[in-house]
Amino acid sequence: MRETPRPQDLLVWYDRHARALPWRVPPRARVPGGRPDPYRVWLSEIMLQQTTVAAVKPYFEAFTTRWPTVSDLAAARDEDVMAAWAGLGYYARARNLLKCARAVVADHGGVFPDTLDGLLSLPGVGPYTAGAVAAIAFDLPATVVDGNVERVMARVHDEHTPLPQAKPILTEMAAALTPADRPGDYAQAVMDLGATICTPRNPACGLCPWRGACAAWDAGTAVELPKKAPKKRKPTRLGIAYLARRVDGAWLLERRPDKGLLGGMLGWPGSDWAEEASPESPPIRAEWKTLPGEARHTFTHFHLRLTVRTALVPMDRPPGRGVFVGPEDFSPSDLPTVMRKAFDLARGP
DNA sequence: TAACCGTGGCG
DNA sequence: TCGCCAAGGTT
Repeated sequence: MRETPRPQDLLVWYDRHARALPWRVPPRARVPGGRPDPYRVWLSEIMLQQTTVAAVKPYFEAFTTRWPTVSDLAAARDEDVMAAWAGLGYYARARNLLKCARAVVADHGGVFPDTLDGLLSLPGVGPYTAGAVAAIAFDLPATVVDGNVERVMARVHDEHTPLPQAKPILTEMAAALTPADRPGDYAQAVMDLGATICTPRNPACGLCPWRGACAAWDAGTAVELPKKAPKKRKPTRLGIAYLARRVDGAWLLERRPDKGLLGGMLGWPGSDWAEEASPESPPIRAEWKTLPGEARHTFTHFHLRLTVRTALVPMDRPPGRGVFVGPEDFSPSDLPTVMRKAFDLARGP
């Protein structure tokens, strides 16, 4: 008879193998009762939503250096935060980040709430993030279910129900294992296990502290779990981006509306992105030249092939759309990746 | 409920 | 080249 997974075994493993991360206070370096700063925990968890640790690290460093506290962030200008987030993706996270920071200051005296419900009420904080902050920052026995935990639970219990249907089952399994002792370390331990041992491909079962309790190990099914519902194929959309440079070096840019794709981000004026080519709609009268090639980019649910057109315009000509931004106030790093690709194409190799 | 919402790395 | 995948939330 197989043993059941013991949280203690995972904590022993974690005490030795915990990853060193900029937002983490390692278990051995922590004074008794000492906890990491809830602001840093929250910020890291928002950034880590659907995003790799490697991608997050430089953004986390930049944000915490520039805005060391939640009050600093709450006082920031919207456009500065959006520019600092540019390239990280899922820009609703950045808009909600500011809303949340301002709510913490306005409604909670600049201190993060220390209850699950209080955290859940904050913008951009859902069940996972609320549980993670509750556990990691406040050591509350919250159950934390992310992609790692789903994978670990599916394997430990050899659960073949496909996601997302299996989510409630896997959540129940995770809740049944969550210990009253060191819940914050435990939450991070399961996620570290999923990130370093119980990986999607080529899991290192030989190194796993839970191998003796793993039903998928016994059944030889670990690599094929968790099962997932088949994905839909992405359609391809076409569009045109207009890059106008004024003779003084200013670029014609446009702030995108808060809702929808790339909401709140800076971008080039352009056509709609649709499956069929859109009619011509330059933002300013000029001699437009179409660049050879195109900017290709894949979003969550479609591929984009963007034709880039450029023009040089005189000082005295007003644009029909957008605003000219001088070199002092614009860096290509302020742009979401698709817009930066268009810029790179225009600037040349 | 299911669609929407980014990006970069990897095999 | 391409699909998969990563510490999900909102509507």
